[in-house]
Amino acid sequence: MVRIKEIADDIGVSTATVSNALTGKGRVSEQLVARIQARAEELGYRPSIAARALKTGHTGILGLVMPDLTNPLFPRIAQTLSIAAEQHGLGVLIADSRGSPEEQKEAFKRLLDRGVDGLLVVPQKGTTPEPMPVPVVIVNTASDPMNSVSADHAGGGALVARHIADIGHRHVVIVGGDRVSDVQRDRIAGMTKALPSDVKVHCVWGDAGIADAVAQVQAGATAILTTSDLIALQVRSELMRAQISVPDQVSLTGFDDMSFAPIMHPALTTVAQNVGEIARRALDIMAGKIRGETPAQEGETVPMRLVVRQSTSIPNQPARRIPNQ
Amino acid sequence: MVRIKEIADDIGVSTATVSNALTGKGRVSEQLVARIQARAEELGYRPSIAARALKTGHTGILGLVMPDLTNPLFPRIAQTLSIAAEQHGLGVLIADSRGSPEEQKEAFKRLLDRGVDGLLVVPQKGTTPEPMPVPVVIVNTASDPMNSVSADHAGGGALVARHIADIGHRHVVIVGGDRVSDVQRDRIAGMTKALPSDVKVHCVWGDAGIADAVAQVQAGATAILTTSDLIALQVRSELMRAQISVPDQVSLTGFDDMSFAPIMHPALTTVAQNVGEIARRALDIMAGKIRGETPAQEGETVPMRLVVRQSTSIPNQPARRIPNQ
DNA sequence: ATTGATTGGTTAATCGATTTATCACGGAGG
DNA sequence: CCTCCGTGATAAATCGATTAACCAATCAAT
Repeated sequence: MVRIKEIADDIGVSTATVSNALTGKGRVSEQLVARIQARAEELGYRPSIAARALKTGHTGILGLVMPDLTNPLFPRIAQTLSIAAEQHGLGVLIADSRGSPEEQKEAFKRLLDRGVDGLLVVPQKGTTPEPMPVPVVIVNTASDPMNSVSADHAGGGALVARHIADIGHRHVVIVGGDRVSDVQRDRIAGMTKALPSDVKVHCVWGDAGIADAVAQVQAGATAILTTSDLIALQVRSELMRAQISVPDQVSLTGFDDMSFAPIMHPALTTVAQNVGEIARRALDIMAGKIRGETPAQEGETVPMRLVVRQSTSIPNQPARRIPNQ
Repeated sequence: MVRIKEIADDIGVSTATVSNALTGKGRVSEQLVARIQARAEELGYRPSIAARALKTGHTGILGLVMPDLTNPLFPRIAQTLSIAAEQHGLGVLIADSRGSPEEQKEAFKRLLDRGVDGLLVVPQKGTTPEPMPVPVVIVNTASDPMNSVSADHAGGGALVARHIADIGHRHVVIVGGDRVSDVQRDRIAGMTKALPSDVKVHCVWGDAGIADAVAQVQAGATAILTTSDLIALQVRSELMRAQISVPDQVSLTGFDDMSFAPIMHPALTTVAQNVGEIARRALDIMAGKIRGETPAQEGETVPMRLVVRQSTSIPNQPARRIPNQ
């Protein structure tokens, strides 16, 4: 490995000067900077992160803590976060909190031991992370975050609900997966708020809720809104078993635009997160915090996007009103 | 932060002794070790990874390079690898190669710059990684790896093919996604090899292949074997469009047991990878290599597991033979 | 009793970059 | 002519842990 000393001896200056030239910190003449940079390039010099970290106290590494890596959305988040991090010259160390709050604490500790400069956290359902010795950016949680950037889950719920209302549905069922999840509660809140008052709404939860939803359809509901594509797929199965066709007899929507949404049958109408934008903002905030700035705006929210596919259509059953659009 | 010197001064010994006691390297009396450990514990001492890394040249961090983080299997692999790594006291730095071989090289460079002790690589389709200055373990690729641990893709193909043959199918279609993928080729090779010679087999590829497969069914095929759950889901859609029911008219199988496999309708018969075992072995090999051992056996293969669900059944159409089991 | 090995521990160098305090030099101002 | 100042560069300390080399004491063996 080429050390800074090689370059220094080579050009006939001190290591301090080389360091200054390369990091642009001290006072070095223009020409000397150029010569040093050129020589460093030639020799293929790569600074020792360890040495720098030891002296400066900064590793240039962020910790990424996810509630549950088996979350199908994880890859997209991890990918975009790591790409965004890289553009800030930061690395990302992953840690799994295996679904339990204690493990989450362990994960924090491990990351801090490794000297991360900041923590990116997708929090456990229902946990509020305690103060940390490094900057923390909370990603993609729901309302009332201490500091965070997140998809506009409520807005996404509103989008899909409005779509359903606009095409004429007046009796809908909302299926949530888990009452504990803030995200799901936000999505449902967005849906219910966006539905006109003349729409009959039933809200059901969990696996049992899926059966309820099917029953509701048999009782006249014409649309099922779910808080996740996975739930939508399950509902789809139950509907099929009950010989109810989508979208002819009932419209169905998901959430998150997962890999299988476009290829299931019928292709699923859903709401997509702008994961890239979320990651970018998260890293901008993080980079700022690391530099010591207090972010101008926190609790940022990134709009979601409605993706209309074949699983939603105008209700076949007698609707009370003609579709708006 | 507590430094090693605090402990040393506190107890009245040298820093060398403390270091030796804590790492168990030099010669320190039992009682002194105990006292030092106790005091370190009390003070909440955490060694500075940076300092250690600088001196020893080892960071305790592995780089994980995935071909494409959007691969739905990624979360499981990343999770299990990171857990396994942690049990060896290692951290995992992720890098995304964004699907292109050039980006993959960049990813390697970034990770090496950060001083990783080793690289875990799930290689790009069709790329053979070049020699690296650190140990490399190649995970989950197909046959003929230089060094690796992987699922027994061929064996998995054989499992599912045998299942189909055993329950009486004599005319099957195999649908592959991408000819370039070694993994997919392995799976298909395993399938074809395991099918008895009296079974008629057609092999088709890509999106066009899915239409072909449906046509084959109309021409008498009673089973469709795919190399991925995603493909199976797509096939399922096309079959539905063609009013062909699964499993009554045709049996369908996937690969990988993805999140949606159990909840689609009918629940998908597929082949699961033992991701945990793969990760564990990968890390055992890696840890060994880092210690300088040349692994006893490489190119290890981990058996896959057949998961029979509702998408496969005895063929309804006149079969030439009675099912074996 | 003297040599030799073993045990328990210390001193000081070291890893590679950053950074503070310092210095030399040339020009401007009094 | 002397002092002051800004510029460009350097010497040396420093971050915190590891480790090679070394030393003192205890004990066994000849």
